[in-house]
Amino acid sequence: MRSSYPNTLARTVRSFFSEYLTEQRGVSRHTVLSYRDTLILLLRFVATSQHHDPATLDLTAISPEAVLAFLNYLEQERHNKTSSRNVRLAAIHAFFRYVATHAPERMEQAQRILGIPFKRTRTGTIDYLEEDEIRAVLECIDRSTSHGRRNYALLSMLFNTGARAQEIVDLNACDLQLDTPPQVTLFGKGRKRRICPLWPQTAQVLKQFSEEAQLDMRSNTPLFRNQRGQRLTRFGLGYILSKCVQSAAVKCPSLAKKRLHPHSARHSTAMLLLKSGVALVDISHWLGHVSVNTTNRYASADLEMKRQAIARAGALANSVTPPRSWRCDTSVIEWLATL
DNA sequence: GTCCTAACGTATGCCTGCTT
DNA sequence: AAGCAGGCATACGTTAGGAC
Repeated sequence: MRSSYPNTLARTVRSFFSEYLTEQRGVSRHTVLSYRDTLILLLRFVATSQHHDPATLDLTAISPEAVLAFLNYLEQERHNKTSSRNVRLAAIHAFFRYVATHAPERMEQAQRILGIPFKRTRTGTIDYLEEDEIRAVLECIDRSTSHGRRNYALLSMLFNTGARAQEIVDLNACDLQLDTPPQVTLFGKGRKRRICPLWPQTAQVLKQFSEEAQLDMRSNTPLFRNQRGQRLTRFGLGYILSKCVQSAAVKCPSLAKKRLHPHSARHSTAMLLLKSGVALVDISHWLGHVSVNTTNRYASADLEMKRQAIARAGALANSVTPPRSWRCDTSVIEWLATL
């Protein structure tokens, strides 16, 4: 009497997401979305490769061999990097740890999947802006419009704090303290809170900006809004930065060669502080790193940059879009997509 | 033109447990 | 005890398509 009615897989997937991850583990939404994407990809792959009706797919179909084939498919056919493969595997492990405790009859299967190892990865280079390049980006912003003044305040904040994109757009008016000492409270990765000092010049810019925007500095109204009056998103921030860099490149040609995104600002601030002789421990606090070891990576970045520049000479990047012919839908997959 | 959502891909950085 | 690396959670980047 071990009927898997009504479909052990569907039931397990649902309880994994709606009860276990959110209620019991309390993981972040990013994690839920990442796991969801992985499960959707995995289930579609298994259903297609086994010529099975996705709707009646059972847990037994997700064998260790099927998981290995999936990982292989990611690398070979979708041309995923090792880090992506490992992210997918981490999600599959998390799911089968849950399976092991909630469906003991599947213990052996789960254990074998949990035994599939991660692949080694290599860490790349750290790209950043020089001080004069930062200045060029800021100075090219047309501050005669309120739109431009918002962008100026936004990017000044970004380069001053070296904050993550999400931290910047999450900022509320009340997180800002513009009296001496000027500082800003940031809520970072892993739901941690830290206070970051503001340069007097940045504080002045923000003061003008908040007065013009008529912000109530005690309220938790968004500090930076888009043109529709909603809170800016990280995509919006990326868009604004790339626009500004693009126009700054006219006067500062070295910018044209760099691929810049909001996280580059983080690296730039770290390097600026480092070159100004600020101690690593203090930069750690500034950036919101728990461990100085993390920050220490920047210390070797300068040297590494030069080394990589030489190595890059003949490198060719080719991106191939993989076929998506195996797409198909099932009720579990549909449900996952609603998360 | 300005930005958002969705989907997919990839990098970052904390924690834990092992090694030295 | 300290240092380190692996495992994992959680962030960021890119692109297509679309709303305003």
